[in-house]
Amino acid sequence: MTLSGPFQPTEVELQILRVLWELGPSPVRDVHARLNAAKGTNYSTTVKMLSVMREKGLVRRDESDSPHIYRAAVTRESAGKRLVKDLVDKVYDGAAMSLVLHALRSARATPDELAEVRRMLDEMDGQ
Amino acid sequence: MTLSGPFQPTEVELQILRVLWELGPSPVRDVHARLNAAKGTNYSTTVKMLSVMREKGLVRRDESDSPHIYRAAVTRESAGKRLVKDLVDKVYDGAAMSLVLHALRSARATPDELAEVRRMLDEMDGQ
DNA sequence: TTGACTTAGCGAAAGTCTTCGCTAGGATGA
DNA sequence: TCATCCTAGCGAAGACTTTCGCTAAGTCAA
Repeated sequence: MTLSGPFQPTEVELQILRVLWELGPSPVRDVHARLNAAKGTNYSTTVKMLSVMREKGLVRRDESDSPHIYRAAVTRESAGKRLVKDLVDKVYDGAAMSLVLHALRSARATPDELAEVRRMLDEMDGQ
Repeated sequence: MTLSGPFQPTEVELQILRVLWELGPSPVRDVHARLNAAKGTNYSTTVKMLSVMREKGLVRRDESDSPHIYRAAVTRESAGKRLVKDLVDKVYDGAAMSLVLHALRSARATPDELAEVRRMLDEMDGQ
């Protein structure tokens, strides 16, 4: 499996990535605090998951400091992009617009956000 | 687990649902033909998966005809809706608009589809 | 009836994901 | 030094998903 391979993060892995995306580079302790709060995860489990994720290339760690510091090796954008593509393929048979409409329908968007979507539409029209 | 419970179809289950959404109510044979073509699945496996899905309430079957006829018990829309919500929660922390933008970016939309998105935006503005 | 073929189902194996017990090293303060 | 606490890791258990071998019932034609 190459580094840029089709690594779909699993459920818990995604949960951990989210914590790292939000907190930025963090020691196990901080990641664990979140997981434990969310679902009573054991410290060992958090360590193990991070180690599994490291093998998969989903996170990296800096060992120069004593409590090692973990950081996400994939951005929220790239993970999201892949998951969206996957969802579109798996459920909508490639019809991304169906998903857009569903998502819009379920979104409670601010005027600013709506404006941005419009901007994007205009761009797409232009081409 | 209630009937309307949070049943996230698994990978293969989704694959089967897609076949049923596309073909409509079908005997195992037809579902299997697709799975087998896609990934060499054994007939027994298809039968088993359908039976598992039946227990989970993801498909129903009509036994009045001799080859039993299976049909999806969830619509593409409802499954999609749930998966979108899930994705939004898990990756975008509830910011559905981020997903919309991602999906738009990866979509190759027809003018008609773009128009529909606009219509939808107008509606949302109105409220 | 017999043989060939299709359909159905069970149970267990294989695979993957998640969890945690147990062990141990390193740091800190008494 | 010793006890305590924090950090790290391994390996195995447990849970869930997916696969398939084997069995058997039903259909149909020779």
